[in-house]
Amino acid sequence: MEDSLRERVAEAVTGAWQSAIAGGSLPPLPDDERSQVDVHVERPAHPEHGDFATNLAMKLARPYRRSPMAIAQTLAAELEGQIGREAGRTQLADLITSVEVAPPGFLNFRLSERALEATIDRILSEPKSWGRRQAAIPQRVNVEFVSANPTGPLHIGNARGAFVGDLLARVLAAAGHEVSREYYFNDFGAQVSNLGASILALRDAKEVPEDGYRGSYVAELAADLPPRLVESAGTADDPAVVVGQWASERVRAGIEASLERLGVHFDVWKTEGSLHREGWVERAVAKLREAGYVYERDGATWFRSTDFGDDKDRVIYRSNGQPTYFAADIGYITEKFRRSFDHLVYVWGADHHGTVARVRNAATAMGYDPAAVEILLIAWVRFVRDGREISMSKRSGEFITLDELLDEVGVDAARWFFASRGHTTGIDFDIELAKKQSNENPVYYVQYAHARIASILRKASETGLSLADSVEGALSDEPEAGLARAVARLPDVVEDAAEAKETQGITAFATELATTFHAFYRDARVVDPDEPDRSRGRLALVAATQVTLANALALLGISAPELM
RNA sequence: GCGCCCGUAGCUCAGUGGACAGAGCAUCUGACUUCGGAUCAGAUGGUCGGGGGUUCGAAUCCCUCCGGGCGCGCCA
Repeated sequence: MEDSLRERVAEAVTGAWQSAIAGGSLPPLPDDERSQVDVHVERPAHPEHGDFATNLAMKLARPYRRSPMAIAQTLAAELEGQIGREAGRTQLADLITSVEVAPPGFLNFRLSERALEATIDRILSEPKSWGRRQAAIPQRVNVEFVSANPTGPLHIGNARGAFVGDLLARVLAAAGHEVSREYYFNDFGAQVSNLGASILALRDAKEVPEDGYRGSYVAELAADLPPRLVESAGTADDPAVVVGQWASERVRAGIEASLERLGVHFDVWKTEGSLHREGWVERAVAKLREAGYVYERDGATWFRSTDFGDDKDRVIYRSNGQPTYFAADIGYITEKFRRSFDHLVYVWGADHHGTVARVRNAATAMGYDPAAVEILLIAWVRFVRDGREISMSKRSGEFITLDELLDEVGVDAARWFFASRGHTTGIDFDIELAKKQSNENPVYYVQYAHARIASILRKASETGLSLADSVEGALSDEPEAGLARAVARLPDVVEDAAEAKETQGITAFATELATTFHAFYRDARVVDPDEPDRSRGRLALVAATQVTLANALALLGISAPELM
């Protein structure tokens, strides 16, 4: 059975519309008009409007040239007829108890007790899969994020992209897609050689080059240089490159460790060099050339990006024969699609928005569906300490590393902070405030609700009370029904998050559920030896609440403690 | 100059076509000698940056102005 009550209501509404047409109470609609009307079911902002609502009648008012209220009445009559006929034995009557028409044309629905009971029982019988969806069309999705070059440790400027990409990957997986997480970096370019040169300069107590790297990590690398490497570098054409490659591998391993500490794991680490070596760039450019979008000018090779609306054409190979970064991007697109991904997601910093058009244009020019290449631009975070902005630059060596941030703020709080904000809005992160307010942070509020339930369950087992096998009959009153209603929303929250590629809905849901639970706790005594039957029912409900909180937190990569 | 993103309560942010605009924090007032007070109940607080338009309906879509951020390389 479908876990999403919302989806089942939507199916019922669609069915009512169709049977109204079949029964002649509404005329058929031409296909083109019909396809413009999608059946949308949502949770009303106000509880007195019921558990679900649809605006379908208002959407149909124009094509039908009838008043929204009249159409709503027709649809409501259709649904109520079904509920009446099926009462006591079938699906619709088990799902909703009433259909109300409300001006200017809403249809409002109330969930049946049976639907809530079935949901709670289902959560307890299969807690792990609660909230996970089966996508209508499961896709293989590649999510590429962070992708910082290994020339220094990750700093707090990389934090948002790391969290957003990871959250997105988790949400897409929960929504039923197959997700691969990918980190892309340059292991051979000028930056790596600059890193090597900086290390060698420090080691020889010389001035670090103009475009070199400073920072204490460079000194540490210099101190750790293995003598044998120095020897072999001495005989190499370019010692800086040899040392740089050694250093960048060290740095990369450190980056991986930092990310693991954040709870961010990658499936694939891809290097720009491999795209060249394996011929992906060459083949992609040939593909573009065949399609007629490549030309030579001033000794360089260009992609005719303007054919797709870009404001200028873009260089693929420079006049010195060297490929640009964009060349690798092109090769990478074909390489990813060759691995049979259906959808590519790029998580980029907002400063890269100038390159979005050319990458999508190149994908289009090579014959790929541009809709399958999705680039998310993550707005900046202003890190602030005591009201003063913290400036960051790897080259100057002034920055706060990700590890330092975690030492101060904690992974759960940091994850919650980024998960609860949309990725397109620039935000302020005041480190001192984050520390000071840690006890007031909503993440602890949610975790506390989870731990409190764990405590109740411990108490119950000490008292010798166990969970009811089924909550049948246990949800007929408040506050039980209200808590069950809140719990039942998780699958819809997951679907909305995956759809919007945003996670704020999940943090908002978790907070609301915690609030509902805390109020329930106040009003309903769960462990009460004098009323064992009622206790057993409430224990089951509370256990389902705990599963829901834990699964929502897991979706965000946040721990769900049994004790705090 | 051109392009993209953003502007919602004192602060940090949700809400991006629906029914009286929300949360957390801050401020103020209250609460159970029973399951965890990291809790609960209530109050204060908003010209949704300004103006115009589209729509039965706009914080949400369009235009314009103001303010802020970021881009506009044969750098990455």
